[in-house]
Amino acid sequence: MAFWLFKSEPDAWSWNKQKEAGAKGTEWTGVRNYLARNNMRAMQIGDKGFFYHSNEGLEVVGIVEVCALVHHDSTTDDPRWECVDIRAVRDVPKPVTLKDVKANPKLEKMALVTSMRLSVQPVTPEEWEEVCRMAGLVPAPQ
DNA sequence: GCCAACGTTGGC
DNA sequence: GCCAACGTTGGC
Repeated sequence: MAFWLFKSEPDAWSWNKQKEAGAKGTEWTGVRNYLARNNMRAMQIGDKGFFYHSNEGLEVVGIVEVCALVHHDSTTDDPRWECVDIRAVRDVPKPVTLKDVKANPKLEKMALVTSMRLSVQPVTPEEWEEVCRMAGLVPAPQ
């Protein structure tokens, strides 16, 4: 079981839309970055992730779960690009802002801080615990 | 809207 | 294979 963080601009694809997609989930399309794609290749069914709003909000707003292994991204003909499917699991009681993350010394190595532009990021179990705690989710979903 | 960071492209 | 130019991302 591994943990991840998925970034989305709410204008393009918001947490509300993700929730409306329901238990079936949706393809996480549009990733055109090798590192982000490789992260998706490493995902297993049931892996959990944070859903993060970039540009507007700048906060972790929900918990998602990987519900389909990596497959070709249907929004492009380019065979290099792949995606997983994710589904919304739940809202977080208290969104965790980028500011909160940056202010927490335990999270100074988090990819959200160190690899600002990476849209699909790995999250360590320690970071997962800490962000869940800050979000009012205790115990952290596994 | 600006601009820094950084990933990608393409000429050599 | 290097590296400059360019485009995109995303915080502010």
